[in-house]
Amino acid sequence: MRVTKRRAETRGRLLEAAFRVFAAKGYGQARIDDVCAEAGYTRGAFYSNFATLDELFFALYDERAAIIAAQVADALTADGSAPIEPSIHAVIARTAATLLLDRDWLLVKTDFLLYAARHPEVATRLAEHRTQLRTAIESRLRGVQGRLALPPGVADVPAAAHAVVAAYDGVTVQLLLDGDMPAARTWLTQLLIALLVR
Amino acid sequence: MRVTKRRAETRGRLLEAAFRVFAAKGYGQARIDDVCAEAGYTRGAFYSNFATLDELFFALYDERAAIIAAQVADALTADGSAPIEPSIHAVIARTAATLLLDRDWLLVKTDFLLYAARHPEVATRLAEHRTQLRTAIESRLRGVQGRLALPPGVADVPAAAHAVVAAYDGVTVQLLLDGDMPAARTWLTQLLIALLVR
DNA sequence: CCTATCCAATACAAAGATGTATCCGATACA
DNA sequence: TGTATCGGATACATCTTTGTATTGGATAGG
Repeated sequence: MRVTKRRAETRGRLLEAAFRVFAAKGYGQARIDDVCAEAGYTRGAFYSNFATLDELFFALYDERAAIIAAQVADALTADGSAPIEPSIHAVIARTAATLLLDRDWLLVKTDFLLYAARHPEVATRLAEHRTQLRTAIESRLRGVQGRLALPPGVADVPAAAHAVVAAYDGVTVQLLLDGDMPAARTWLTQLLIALLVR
Repeated sequence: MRVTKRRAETRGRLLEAAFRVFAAKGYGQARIDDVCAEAGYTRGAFYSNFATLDELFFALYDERAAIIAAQVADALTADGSAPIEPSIHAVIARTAATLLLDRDWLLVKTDFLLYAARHPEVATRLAEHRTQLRTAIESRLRGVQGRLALPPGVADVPAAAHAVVAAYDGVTVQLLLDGDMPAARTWLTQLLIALLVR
């Protein structure tokens, strides 16, 4: 097949547009036409690149999830200005700042969560993404394991990573409701302190 | 107006049916016809009781949220077999068991959360419900305040109640994904222990 | 520069969903 | 029991959304 550059560009623009539309209206209210209009195309472009809106939704989620996972892993493992022994509080603050970036992404991600909750065959994708995230967090936690003093109820590093994700999810809900990103960050920081240092 | 019993019954059945439909398909995919069919009516019954699907959605949420709030408040304040000084662990186990009851409700509630996140004027309802919940938890925590040893990061009882809700929300996400209710309960219990007892 | 192929636009058909106007059976009240 | 009103069913008109078939301009390879 003589496939191409123009194609890749329109596909990319459709994905970007879809992100904005899904964030604004929700997957359930988004129409194919909405995405095309937002991207500056007609439906012809859509049907030339995707079969259904689900297909686009999945593609969008996979793409963004991979990017986010890489960002988080990067931010957590490679410390920019690595002091030999970073303080636990520094690590926690950094984790909180890295996890909570973009409210729009949280909106789309939660929509996807609900989709997965209702379609078990799709849930595996989301589970994989979460595993990636936990793994990145685990390896970061091991880096400060010596200074870590886990509370009762949090047995080991994997459990601690799991707890970090739970706190992240919990704070996400509040952030979705009130939209107060700074508050969410400090609140997540406090929760992580409570969960990781005794 | 000469209003009636039949009316109240069909309205009630429509609400029950809507709960099942919303839980199964999600608000975004639910059609008026779906609800009517599930309830055993035609669209005539619907339009005689509601103007739009949103209206029904809101009514449903308000009704259920009130019920849940009452249940939680009840279970947390009035200890059935009140030993004079309930252990903290007993209180925590009870809290975890009370909060995590019905996965379908979590599905509908999360749909409503997303709706609220995108319609600020609706967000207040959800915020109120959450405040009720926090209040009930706070008063329960004060009951065992003497034995409470809050960790760093959780300053006082209100903060502790806030943390409980965050843990609840965090565990909810995992439960939505894997559907494992017992695991969710024990995990929430462990998180609460970590957050409430030093 | 020419041309074969690709890709998005357009037009059209069909299905899906909504809202309203009307009808008839049910029900409360005398 | 009679009857006025209520409430849900039915039928219809309309709007929305989707999917497909076709067209014509764009683009890469020769």
